[in-house]
Amino acid sequence: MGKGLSREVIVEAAADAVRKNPFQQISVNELARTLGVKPASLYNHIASAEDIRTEVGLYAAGKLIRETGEAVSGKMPEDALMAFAKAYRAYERDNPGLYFYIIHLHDAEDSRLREAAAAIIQPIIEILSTYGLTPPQCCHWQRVFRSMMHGFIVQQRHGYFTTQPESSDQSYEIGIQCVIDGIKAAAQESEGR
Amino acid sequence: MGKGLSREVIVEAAADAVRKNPFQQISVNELARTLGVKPASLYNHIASAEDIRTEVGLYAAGKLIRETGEAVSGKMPEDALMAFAKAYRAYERDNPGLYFYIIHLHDAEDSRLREAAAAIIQPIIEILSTYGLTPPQCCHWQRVFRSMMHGFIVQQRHGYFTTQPESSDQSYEIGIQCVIDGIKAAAQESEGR
DNA sequence: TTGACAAACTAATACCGTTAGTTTAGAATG
DNA sequence: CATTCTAAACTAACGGTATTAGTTTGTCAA
Repeated sequence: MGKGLSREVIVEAAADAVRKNPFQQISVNELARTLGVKPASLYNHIASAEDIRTEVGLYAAGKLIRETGEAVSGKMPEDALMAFAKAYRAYERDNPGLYFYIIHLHDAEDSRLREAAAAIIQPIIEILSTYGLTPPQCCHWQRVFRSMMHGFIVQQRHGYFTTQPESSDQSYEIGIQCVIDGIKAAAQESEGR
Repeated sequence: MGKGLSREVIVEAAADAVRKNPFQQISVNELARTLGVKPASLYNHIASAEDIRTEVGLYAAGKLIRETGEAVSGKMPEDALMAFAKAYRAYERDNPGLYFYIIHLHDAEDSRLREAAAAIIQPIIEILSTYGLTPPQCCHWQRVFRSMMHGFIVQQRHGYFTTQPESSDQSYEIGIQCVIDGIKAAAQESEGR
């Protein structure tokens, strides 16, 4: 037999499903239906539903790492942080399903997922170190920076910002700029010591 | 018949289940098992599984509103923001399951849930207005403030901060203080105009 | 005592993920 | 060319999920 099923084809179909239906779990049964095959057949190629989800997560993370990396490459440190933040949010806007997959990466055991999650924030850490922050400060501010980005995105996606007319783009810029200013202040302080 | 089942008893059991098993969905079957009753019996008192979840969400939101409200009552504006942020995070620490229920409130249609979600952030808006911020600024900074709180909490809960040894309490305080400083700067600017 | 109602029940449907065991088709080997 | 081996599909089943329809049962009031 063989209807052209393979691990790659399945993962691709799963990523498509996430794109089309951003906020619901990937279903093995539905995936099989899409591929014109019985659910059990998928298990010749994949270990479990979780296995597919891991693979989709890795794909999504790779895409995010690439896009944010491109956004900061060649930029001066002061522009790079804002550029990263905007690329990060743009990714979520264009791929909401994939973004929220990434966020749950840490729930999984898979070490590749943990590595991917770490790689996402790597450019931020590098930029922060050029500011002359000490390593512990770097750690704190990297946490603060990503908290602002992610917190904003999640709440907007859950509809918390829709009741007011104010531009969410502007709110985001204010928030990110606030963190950048905080970083600058911390850097000056540790320098003038 | 009647084994003492009621809407209240069911919701209470559901809230208990969320407390014991913070990150998994409430199951009607398991709920029935806990209550020593058949799953179908629950439908004499509740409309659907979603109905239970809504009720648990309302309970959780009420608790959060109470606890953060108490934390800020009687505080000076400059202390109140930090106190709110700490109470907010403490709530998540003590009730992780309930907290993440609240966050998904906006996904639901129920207007009571939307009202509850709005009430959570109400104290922040009131404090911000005492800073002399204009209404649009109030809106922006309220978004920024809650983004920092929620973003931080989510990421810590997903394990993103465990790889480094730095204290997450300290990171949180840096992040919140950064936003407070931003608010103060914005207030001064709009005042000195 | 009887009748009505509320609250439990059973039984069924239609999903979900997953496993074991079976068939089949095509490639490889004698 | 015939046989064998293997990969990839299948069927059938189990236990989980939510939900509905229809039925029984216990209690309280008329």
